[in-house]
Amino acid sequence: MTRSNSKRIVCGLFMKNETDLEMLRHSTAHVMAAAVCRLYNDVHLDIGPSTDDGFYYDFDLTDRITPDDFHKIEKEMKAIVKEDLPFERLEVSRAEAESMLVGQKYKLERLADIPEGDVITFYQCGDFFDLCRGPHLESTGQIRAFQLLSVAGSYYRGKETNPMLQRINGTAFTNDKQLGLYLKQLEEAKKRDHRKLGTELDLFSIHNEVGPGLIHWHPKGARIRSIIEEFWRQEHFRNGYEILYTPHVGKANLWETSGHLNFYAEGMYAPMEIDKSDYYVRPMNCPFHINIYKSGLRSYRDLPLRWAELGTVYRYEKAGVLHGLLRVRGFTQDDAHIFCTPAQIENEVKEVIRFSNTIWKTFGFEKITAYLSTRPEKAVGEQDRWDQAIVSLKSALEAEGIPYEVDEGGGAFYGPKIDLKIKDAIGREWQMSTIQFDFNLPERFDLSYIGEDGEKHRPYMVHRALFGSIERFFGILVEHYGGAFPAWLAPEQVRVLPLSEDQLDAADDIAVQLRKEDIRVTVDHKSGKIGAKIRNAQMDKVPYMLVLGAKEIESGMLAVRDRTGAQEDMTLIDFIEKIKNAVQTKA
RNA sequence: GCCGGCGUAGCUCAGUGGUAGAGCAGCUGAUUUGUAAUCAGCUGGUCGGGGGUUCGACUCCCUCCGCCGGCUCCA
Repeated sequence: MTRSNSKRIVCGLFMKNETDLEMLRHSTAHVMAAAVCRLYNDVHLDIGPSTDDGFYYDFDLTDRITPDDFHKIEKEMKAIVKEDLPFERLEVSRAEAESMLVGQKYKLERLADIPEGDVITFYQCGDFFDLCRGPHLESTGQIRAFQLLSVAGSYYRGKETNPMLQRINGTAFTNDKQLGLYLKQLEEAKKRDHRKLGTELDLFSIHNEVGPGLIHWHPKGARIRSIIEEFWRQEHFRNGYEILYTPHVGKANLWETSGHLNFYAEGMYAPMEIDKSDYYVRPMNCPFHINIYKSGLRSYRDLPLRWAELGTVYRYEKAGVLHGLLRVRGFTQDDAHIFCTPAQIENEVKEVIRFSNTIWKTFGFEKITAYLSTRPEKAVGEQDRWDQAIVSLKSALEAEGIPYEVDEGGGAFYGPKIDLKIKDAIGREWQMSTIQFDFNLPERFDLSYIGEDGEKHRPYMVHRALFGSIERFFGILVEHYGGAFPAWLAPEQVRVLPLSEDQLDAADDIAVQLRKEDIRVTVDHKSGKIGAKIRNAQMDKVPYMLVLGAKEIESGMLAVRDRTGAQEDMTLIDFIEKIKNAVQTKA
């Protein structure tokens, strides 16, 4: 099973008139390129399209552009905007185009890509012209609000073997207000960055001494994880799954049979020799589950088998791609394998989608969409199995009312799949769950079950993961909640804040009573003003604070403050009830 | 892996070819406080590792490691 890997996408919240905005951004990219050409020598242009959030332009030039140069470039861009240069469309012959692009090697290659017979157009503003399909604004004066954001290397045509160009990313909007909103959203995303919050809230860490991409879960992070896992386990039992535990290493032979050593070796770590056999740390769990399947004769009456495991796997990821919890080298998949008959397949797929849908709603992810990937050119498995699988995937999505796009031919060679994408609290989309058919492994491992006819049959096998990777899911969850975990997940649900030393004993006493009710509570024993204690609890994002002074002790009422700042007096009994309710409803 | 940037105390950051600084956190003491920062003192660093240049390197150079932004990759 492959791992979902989509990086965050800041969604186009501000795309009112999509095409207009695209044109504006594309035109702004041209203006940026024009500015760069004015400011630097020997600029080789590649392309400068609009993107979901802005635009970029790729250049090759001897000078290294750094963010310090942005001000200078933006200033020149503003000058070009002020000059109000018209964007003029020029239709030219191929020969003319070639002569216009002398010395521009990337552009010449791009020109060569344009099919014979197609119209070749240039867009010119001032003395800057660019091979471009357009369309563009009427003139540079129509550009209002833009900002350069970053500069980074980028392979020409995205190919590793090609030269590396410099890509300047920027964004543009129709007015300053929308630009401001967008920049604010970027800031908000930065504030929620799970790497930052992970340190601030003491959730996890990564250590040079251990190695990059290897996660250490601190008590608070581990507490949250254990709650998530417990929830996950409970839900799986409820939904007809059984849980497995399997080894973290296996012999070379196993990975040869599975095909991993053939197709996936670069993602696997070097073997270790034990008693003259090579053992590999596992990059996937499937072969182990398959061996359990094969440990006995299976009847059609035993199927479907739904086997899940929180299986920790290790995969080699290139150093440059590691990213906090989102891209790591050791992670735990919430993996499951479903073995079933052809008659059962449709219902099984439907159940997986329904199941994952309810799980997502629990975490407050309401918007779910899907990608359906179908048979690629090179594929294993009989055509009618592919057809049946795809039909079952489609009808499951339709039954659950999940909107989906079809990626024709985008499936893995071993089977079609569905990837589910969710939208987080600030509108970013993440690819999470994956449901993949596998026509390969049952063949390779010669899986069978005995049918009603007494004959051996090949079972269907489906891999599925809901969270994908617990680490990655946790990272996304931190950003989704901005670190303010709801009460059922919060590692510290209540903090008692004694007003003075006089209330320490009473505070400890309340904590004892809450702990008896399985409420996660601490007492702030420090001396200091109540304002400071509240501030600390707020910064730790504790859901409930109990301010305890003489008044409360006398009246027997608790002064409950939640982290939104709302205050309410209630009895201990009522407070316990309140928290238990919040935990139970997972509010 | 590639391009660029960066690496100074637990955290956020200042600093400079001449023996390392601040705020927060931590510790100690004072304070005993009513809804987002009480005061004071103290502790804390092989300035990412290694090598070089130099009378002298945190500072300049080389190299390795790691992080950040991208690209690429993710059967």
